[in-house]
Amino acid sequence: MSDVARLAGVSKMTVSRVMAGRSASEATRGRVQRAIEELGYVADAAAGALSSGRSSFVAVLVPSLSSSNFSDTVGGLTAVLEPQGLELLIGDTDYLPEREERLVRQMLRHQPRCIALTGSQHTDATRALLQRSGVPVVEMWDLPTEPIDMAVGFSNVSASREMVRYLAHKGYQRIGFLGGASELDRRGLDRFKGYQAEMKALGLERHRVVRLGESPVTMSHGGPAMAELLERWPDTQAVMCVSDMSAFGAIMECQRRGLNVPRDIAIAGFGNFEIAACCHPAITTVSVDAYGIGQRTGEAIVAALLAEDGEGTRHPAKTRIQYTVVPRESA
Amino acid sequence: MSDVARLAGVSKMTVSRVMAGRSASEATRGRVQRAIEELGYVADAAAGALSSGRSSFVAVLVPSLSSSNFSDTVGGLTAVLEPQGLELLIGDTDYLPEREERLVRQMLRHQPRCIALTGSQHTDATRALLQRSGVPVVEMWDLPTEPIDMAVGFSNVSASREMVRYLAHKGYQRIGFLGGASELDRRGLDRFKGYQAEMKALGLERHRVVRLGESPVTMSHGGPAMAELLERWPDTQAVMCVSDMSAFGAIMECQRRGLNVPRDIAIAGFGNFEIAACCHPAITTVSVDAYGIGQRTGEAIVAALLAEDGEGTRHPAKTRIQYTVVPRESA
DNA sequence: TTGAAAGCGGTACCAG
DNA sequence: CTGGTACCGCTTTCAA
Repeated sequence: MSDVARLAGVSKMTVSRVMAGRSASEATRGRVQRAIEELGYVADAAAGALSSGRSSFVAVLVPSLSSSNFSDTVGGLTAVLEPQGLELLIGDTDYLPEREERLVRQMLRHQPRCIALTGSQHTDATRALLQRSGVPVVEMWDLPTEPIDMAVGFSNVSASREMVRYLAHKGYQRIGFLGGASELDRRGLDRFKGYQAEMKALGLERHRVVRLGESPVTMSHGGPAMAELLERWPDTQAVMCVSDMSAFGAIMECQRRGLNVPRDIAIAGFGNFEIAACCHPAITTVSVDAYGIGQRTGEAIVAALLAEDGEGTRHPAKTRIQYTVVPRESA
Repeated sequence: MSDVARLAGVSKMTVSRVMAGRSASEATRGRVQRAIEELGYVADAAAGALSSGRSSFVAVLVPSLSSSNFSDTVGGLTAVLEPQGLELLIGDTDYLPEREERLVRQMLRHQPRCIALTGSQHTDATRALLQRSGVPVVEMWDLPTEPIDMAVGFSNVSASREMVRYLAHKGYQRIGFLGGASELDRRGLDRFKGYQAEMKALGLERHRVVRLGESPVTMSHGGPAMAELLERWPDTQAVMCVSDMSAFGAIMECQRRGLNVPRDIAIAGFGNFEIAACCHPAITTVSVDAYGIGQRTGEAIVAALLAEDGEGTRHPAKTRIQYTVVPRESA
């Protein structure tokens, strides 16, 4: 920066002001810009953050980047935060709370303006860390009874119950469930709990359950799980899956066995992933706006940041995201 | 840090040393650790980077985070770089060179130790920026004739040609191609070029081509494209797709029309995504180790970083990644 | 509108 | 093994 200042014949401060787009005469501005170009000067963000006491980072922690669910949410966040000059520091927890804790600690070192987490399951240390940091926190994809700070999501239990009701209305009674495997995937577990709760409420049997392998649930899990379910309870009329991925795997397994979906057996998914609409038969699913969760989270973050400067007001602690059952061909 | 030092009854320097895991007596170390715990002290990364002149960032730019291809590559990078204490600064270019340029400039502000880009197509300004920065650069997913610095990838042209040869050997002659749409997706374009080159070499017609919409190519593109191809050239025997995603969409379209794949028409994909193995019929494809590209890139980065300190030696400028045609059911 | 000085929170370097 | 000092590159603050 000193070099730029010297070349432009001004002080460092003037260069700093020009770069920040603050008051400066046209002439000076021009000379400074030219000097910057000429030297290929790129300001050091670390120095700026240190000096001003505020970084331009927003930390985002997702369980898995390779799940389109979460990468869509990251996309929504990017769309809202980038125009504000904020940069995302993205971390992948791999569904492990300990890893989340490590990552939170690591991100906190960069003094992020805000930190967005996925879900409501965190270690005590993580909570303590966040509390102490004083940084705004948003929990995404869930609506905890007591958010750390803010939350943007929906009740996976309720959404799952709604799908069960849909299936029951369609006349299916012997309904099975595929998924809810890992204790680490709270959202998957909640969908399982929703299945159980609604089946009980409807007075239907709720033992036709095959739990899956590790999260993230992928399509590869669906096939074997479906095979097991068909073997153990051949009279099953419909199967609800913890995600569209496993639903797809299940449908493919049925096709391999010559079963017609939905005539021989109905299958429903969750999430409304692209594959649900494309695949044949198209998958009946619960639509959740993953990108929208990112956007709304971004908006809540921007509002919280502005509120820090006394401009505008924070969003409410909980932002509820809509979901809908989307009837398609598979159930 | 001063607070920690005061509480532990030592100097700031000693605290700094303890945190860096350098020489310190057991007693001192203990007291410092306790003070850190008690105060919930989290060191400021920006200050550390500024002072030491080196950050712990590695910048990574991918065209799209929601493509499993690239998120797998990011996973491979993470696996190798995280244990080295390096952190990823991830950016999504959306296949736009101008966006890549903006992101490169932005990442450079954080003084990354290294920067990994996808592909070999960059604006002149990007190249200049990188050159001047003096930061090691790795281009992934391609093997440019003249890499900016290092490259880890393979020839999409050659891989594509190999798939055409496979199809021809299987006896197919009237082979079509789906994809290679966007000028921005160099890799897709290269696969298209490979198709043309090999069809020509084999003396086969190469006009049965339907170009797709925007990148990233998704499964939704495959259906309509397949429909168009079937309409225009009903005598087509096999179709090669620019990616497994479009191949899947194409297969679903065939099923909707009551066509049997591969009996009525054969379909091949590219990339060996999870869906290719799961779907029915399973998709014949070109397998590329996306995660491995990330790993190898990570290793090249670590080697380059060590070489900077005079420890060990850099990897060669080009690292070739293997690919193989995987025969499955669809072709 | 511009400039000078101080200092953000760490680490390098050298001395003890 | 430990401490003091300078300084990294920028922004804040205050004065001109």
